[in-house]
Amino acid sequence: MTGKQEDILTAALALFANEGFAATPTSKIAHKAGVSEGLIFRHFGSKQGLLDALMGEVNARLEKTLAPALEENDPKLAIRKAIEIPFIMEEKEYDFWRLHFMLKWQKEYNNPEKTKPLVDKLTFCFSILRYGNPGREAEVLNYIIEGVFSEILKGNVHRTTPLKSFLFERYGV
Amino acid sequence: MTGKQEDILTAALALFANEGFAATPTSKIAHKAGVSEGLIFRHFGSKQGLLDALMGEVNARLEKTLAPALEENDPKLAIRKAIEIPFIMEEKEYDFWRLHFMLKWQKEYNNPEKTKPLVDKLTFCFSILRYGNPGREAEVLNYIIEGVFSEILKGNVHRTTPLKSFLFERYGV
DNA sequence: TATACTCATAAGTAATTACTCACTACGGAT
DNA sequence: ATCCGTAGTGAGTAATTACTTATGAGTATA
Repeated sequence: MTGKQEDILTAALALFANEGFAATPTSKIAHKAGVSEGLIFRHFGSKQGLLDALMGEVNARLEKTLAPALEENDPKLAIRKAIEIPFIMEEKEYDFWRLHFMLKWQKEYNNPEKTKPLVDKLTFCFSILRYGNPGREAEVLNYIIEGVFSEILKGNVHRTTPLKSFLFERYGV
Repeated sequence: MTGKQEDILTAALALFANEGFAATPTSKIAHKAGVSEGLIFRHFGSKQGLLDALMGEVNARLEKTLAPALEENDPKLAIRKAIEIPFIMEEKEYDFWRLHFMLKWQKEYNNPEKTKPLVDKLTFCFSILRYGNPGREAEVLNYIIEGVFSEILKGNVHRTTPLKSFLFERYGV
């Protein structure tokens, strides 16, 4: 991975995540990255190839982000770590997540399997904690987590919102 | 509003909601609507003007959809009607809502004021019902409602999911 | 009948698009 | 020194894009 390859990826991520994939011309990416337009195609083959490279990184980060909750054995702590997810992402990662959520509305990228491990884990936690309907409970908590995530990314709520403590108390974790 | 104007709006809605605004050429809209491309510009001025016309309709539907919950005086019933929102939309409206949610990721269309009346109403309901933190409670329920809404639109869960009853019980409404 | 106005089209046009290609620069292995 | 593969450029190119314009068809009004 050369320096210019990184520059292209960085520029493309910022533009795709904020203007949209189709709305971003490769010429603009090249200009922002400070490279010739041809270099994009030498390294990534096509505009689509560039997006694919970015999505690979997005998926890797998603897995890494879910890992702490998935690997925690204590059910209460696992739920706590799941709730924490939207609050611990760093601002420099925002564009990755924006791309992730934007693309979920494009059917070729909408893949519920990606977050299924988390829902399964939460289901398991809730069942241990004797919740009446662990599956639904997990589904609902997942909606909450994704909602908080989205609103932070859209800039509508701040990362430091007291919402986290509220959710901890609400679930007794 | 002539028949062909309607045809253009219908075709544009279907394409914008499923392929995206920037990814949809006006030529494709015209072909799908069975009209000449020029007619789009005669009636709507520009491609952007066509989107604006659709968004006007989207916002009108949003208001109409929230109305039952906002106008209900009994707090428990109001919460119930809020929860019902994602489950009562008709399938022929899906594209309107897909467009609504997709465009929320484009900053020029992201307007949290749109759903604020619902959050305010829910806050009021929860405070009457003596919830400890009505504001947070309302915010969280709003995330759940939007989450369910989105997943139904993406086709990941079916409108007839038993989730509705679960939420009714969960909130005792 | 003549005028005028709206609806509609087909054939443009200038700009932009994703992508290609011929070429240079350069570092390392032979 | 020569060869070779990779990084990089800049000037293309064919297709597509949003939008325009000249023109006509239909209808209503004077």
